[in-house]
Amino acid sequence: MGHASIVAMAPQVTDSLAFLLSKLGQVASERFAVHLAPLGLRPRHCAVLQLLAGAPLGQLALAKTISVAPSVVVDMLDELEALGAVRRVRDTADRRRQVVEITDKGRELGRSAALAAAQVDAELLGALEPGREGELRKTLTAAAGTLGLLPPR
Amino acid sequence: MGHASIVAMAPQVTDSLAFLLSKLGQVASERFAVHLAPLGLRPRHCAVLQLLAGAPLGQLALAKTISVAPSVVVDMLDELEALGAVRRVRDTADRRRQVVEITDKGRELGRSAALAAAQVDAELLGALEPGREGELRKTLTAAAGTLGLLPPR
DNA sequence: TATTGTTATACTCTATAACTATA
DNA sequence: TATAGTTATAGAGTATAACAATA
Repeated sequence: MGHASIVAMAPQVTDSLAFLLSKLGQVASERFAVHLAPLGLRPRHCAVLQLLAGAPLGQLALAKTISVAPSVVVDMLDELEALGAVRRVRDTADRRRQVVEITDKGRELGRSAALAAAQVDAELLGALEPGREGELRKTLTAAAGTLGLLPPR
Repeated sequence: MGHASIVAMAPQVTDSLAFLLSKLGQVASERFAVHLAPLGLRPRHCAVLQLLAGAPLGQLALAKTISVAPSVVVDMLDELEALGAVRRVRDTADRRRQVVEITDKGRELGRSAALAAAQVDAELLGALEPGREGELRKTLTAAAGTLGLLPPR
């Protein structure tokens, strides 16, 4: 007889965390998008609103912080500006820069988005034992943090 | 003082399970894709291989079971057939149907894919307390099952 | 007329590269 | 010449709808 394996390996692909996270992640985004649509928001806008709620930021700094291409930031800001959620302010000292500020409307949208996210959480885990949710959140937060997926607090 | 909330709500979008699952799911797929590439496989092929390992299936039944469009099934099967992983056999009783069978090569690829998935799991959770993994797998499996994301065992 | 599988097309999301205006 | 932001283009992935063969 050989050594017992130290880690529990998934015998099938569908038992792996990689597969489960992929599938659940896809469903989570889709449902989140549905709940955000009435607000005029898309999932990718949320990290921007949350980040700007902390402090104004230039577009390139923003792009780097949330790990998306600068061209995507332009697009997202066009949309958020159309909603009145953010303002682009030309930097008088360096006229190439646009400093992006959140508005009161933007803060309100951020709070509504958090409520929408909570509703999705309930949908995803409604059938689960209630006690598990906090623990799951903790574990996933730790994993996401380690992988550098979370904006700085 | 009001009632205490029964569920723990995430105060910020990035604390929500919806957000965490979306992000982790995206990373999981990307890394899984990287590990599968040398095998000529993509993540979406895996559920097909696993399903066919159980029993042969017509294409439409296959599409319905894994919840993808029939046109996507055509594409996936073209790729899997090119790898020698599956065979399309014309049904002699109903010549419209193609019955899809897995080959020995396909079974072998399925096993390799499971190993690749295990490697990704280790990457995603390497920094976590080891004990958490089994529990996380259990919780995610339950959630995925409830949402109908898992092929029948 | 309905069903199986296929093809053609379009849509979403993102990334890459070329461009402008400032520095 | 380098940088901030923008625009144009292309890629991956999926879904929708029109189509051919068979029932």
